Amino acid sequence: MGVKIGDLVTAVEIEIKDLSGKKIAIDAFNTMYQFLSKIRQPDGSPLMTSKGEITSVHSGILYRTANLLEDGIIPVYVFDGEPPEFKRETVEKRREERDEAKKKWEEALKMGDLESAQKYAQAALLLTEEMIEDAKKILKLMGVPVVQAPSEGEAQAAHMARKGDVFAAASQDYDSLLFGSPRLVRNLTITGKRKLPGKDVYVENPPEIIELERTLSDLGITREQLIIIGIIVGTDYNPDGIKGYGPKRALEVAKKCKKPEDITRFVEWSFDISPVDLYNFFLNPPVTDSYNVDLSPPDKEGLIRFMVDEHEFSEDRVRKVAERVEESFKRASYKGLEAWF
DNA sequence: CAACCGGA
DNA sequence: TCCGGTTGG
Repeated sequence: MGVKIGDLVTAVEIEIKDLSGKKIAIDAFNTMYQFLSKIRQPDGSPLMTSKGEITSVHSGILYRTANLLEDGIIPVYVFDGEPPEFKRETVEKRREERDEAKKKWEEALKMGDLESAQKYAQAALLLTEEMIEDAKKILKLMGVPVVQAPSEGEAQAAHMARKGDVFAAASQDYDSLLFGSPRLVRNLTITGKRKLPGKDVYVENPPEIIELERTLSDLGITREQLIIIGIIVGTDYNPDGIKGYGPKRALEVAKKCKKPEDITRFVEWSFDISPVDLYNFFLNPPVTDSYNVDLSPPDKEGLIRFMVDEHEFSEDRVRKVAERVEESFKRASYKGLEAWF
């Protein structure tokens, strides 16, 4: 879900080609959830093997990654580690919401209401440990760097972008900006299309980039004040935010705050975690410097065997993808990324 | 979401 | 080659 500051940031539309030759730290969990919720049949059921193992995440990771590589982008997938203790309540609440959605999905299916079924199905599934491990395995077989964050993936991605080891962080959420990433890419997809919820209408949804400095100067605030805005409107750690405060009022409050201790002078804070602790977490989260952001040679046959033998993918399709991945790797290592074209 | 297929 | 509908697992 992430921090609710979308209305305040300055997003600039880009083309996927604009990212060619660049390394991008991708929020793996965020991306996998998109796949899990969006790669569905018309009745809302995900892709599955004959044994009922869900393979929507596998499909998304495989094709999306191959396409990025073909466009000269080096994706660096950053996986979440241990969530901070104060996120536990949110994590539990989300599991309950998913259980609820699952029931409603089944009811809608019984009633033959496909529209509702699709809606509830999207919210009904949880990433499993097996999906996460399989995604890592697919990426490694593709020769794509996998980074294990000690805590939040968005924090780790921001750290890598700040150091200049990657050009930007990519996620649908805005948290990486609070964690200090100089750039955030959203809608890092090939088709650039998105279905409007509840309607049979598709809208263009092109990739966009949000620059932290640009956003801060447009708002006339510091990163510290952006964090204050975030924790007032709501984050994963205090999901509802302060009652009655949207982006506009939060901005006004933040402008009056010199330090996090000032927050409680303006708003009533009722969450378990203190605003100062939350602020300090965003300002200085747990991260690691032990990671690699370079491509390795892909294991073409290994990839084919894993997808075909263990997950019932079509050999023709996977072989085609694997060849594209191999071609991309050769091109990247021969020319270097600067001279992609 | 992205690949594939068939008709324009 | 582009497009809309369908399939993938």
